[in-house]
Amino acid sequence: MARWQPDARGRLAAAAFELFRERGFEQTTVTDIAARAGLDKRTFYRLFGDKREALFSGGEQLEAVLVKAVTETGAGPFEAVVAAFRLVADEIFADRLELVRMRQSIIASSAELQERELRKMSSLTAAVAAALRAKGLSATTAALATESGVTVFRVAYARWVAPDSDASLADLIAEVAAELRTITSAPG
Amino acid sequence: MARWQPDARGRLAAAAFELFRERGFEQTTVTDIAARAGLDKRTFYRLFGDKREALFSGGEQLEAVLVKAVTETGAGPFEAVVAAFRLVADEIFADRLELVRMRQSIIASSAELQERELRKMSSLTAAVAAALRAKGLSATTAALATESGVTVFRVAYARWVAPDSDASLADLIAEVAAELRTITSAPG
DNA sequence: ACGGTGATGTCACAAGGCGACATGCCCCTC
DNA sequence: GAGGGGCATGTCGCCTTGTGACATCACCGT
Repeated sequence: MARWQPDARGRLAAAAFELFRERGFEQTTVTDIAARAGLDKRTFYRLFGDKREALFSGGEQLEAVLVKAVTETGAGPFEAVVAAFRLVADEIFADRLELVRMRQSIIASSAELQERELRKMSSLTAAVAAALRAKGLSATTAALATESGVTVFRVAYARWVAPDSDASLADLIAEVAAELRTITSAPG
Repeated sequence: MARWQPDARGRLAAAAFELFRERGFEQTTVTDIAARAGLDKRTFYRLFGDKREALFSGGEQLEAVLVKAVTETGAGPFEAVVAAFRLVADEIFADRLELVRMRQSIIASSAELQERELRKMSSLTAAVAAALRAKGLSATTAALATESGVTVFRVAYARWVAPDSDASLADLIAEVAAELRTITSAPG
């Protein structure tokens, strides 16, 4: 029953998000999610590889923006990656603090979700590093610049999401990048 | 049958490693592993939280060595973490290249295992950062130094494991650390 | 020999995930 | 406007993961 539901993917993702918040990730079954969206369990699995994937819906977009920004800039590799994340901060995250906090608290509640988030970050990193390599950088340099940039983002993001924070994500990224430079510069 | 098998944990881990290599991780069921070790599926789950955990047996040791090294050194935070990884490289990895390569090729074959490895790294990172904080460093500095150090290790490790490499892991770590400094030092 | 303790085996079961097939909807064509 | 192809969805059944509850058996001290 209820065939042809428009935007099945979006409705499933939304249903999943709601249920994860209401009962927690582990207490929610895929059948529950499908039921709330008015669809079948099997349909869920055709649209998402996984129960966890329902929480990582918009992620592809992020990778696209990052790769584009990194590719088009002329700055040094590390600066390029940091700048790309600042762009992402403004374009994608800036006006979604509350949503991001809810999402993050769901993720924090489940080891499975943490693993998945880590993998998403990892594949993002790989994509950015590939973009840098495509510009002629060595594999090692590309990997280092990318991972360092991601580290900066990760730390800034953690501070941004923290309950008592009020600075903008882009500003935090700049701050953290500056501190990274300080820490790694002194050889003694 | 076959009660009181000595070193059940070790035998299960060994059986798992063999089977993962013979048939691949996904084609191996927990029942298979237990059977090869002469034990029951239920016993496996009492000794390992997970099918994946069987591949990450010795990991606790690594964390202990790292935390101890980081705590005892007097150098700057980033240097401390890098030095700790160099120690680990000599004490734990140096004479196990072939084993590490086999393990890595198993991990590369399964997304689930990659996620688990990422999480192991992440909890390792958290432990090291906590050790730095215990020495009086700010949360941000501790996180940055640790993550940068881990990045250096990660990149060096990837090169060490690569089929055509022959440098020692400790040397690679030093090389990569130097390059990280170069990349992050130039502000323009 | 006796009872206790801890490790193991047995059974049953919920949930994740997937292959195969059935069914209904929509649109295109003649 | 009837027929048919194609696509999204539903149904069914299956294997595997992971866990709770309970039965056993070995070993140990006494």
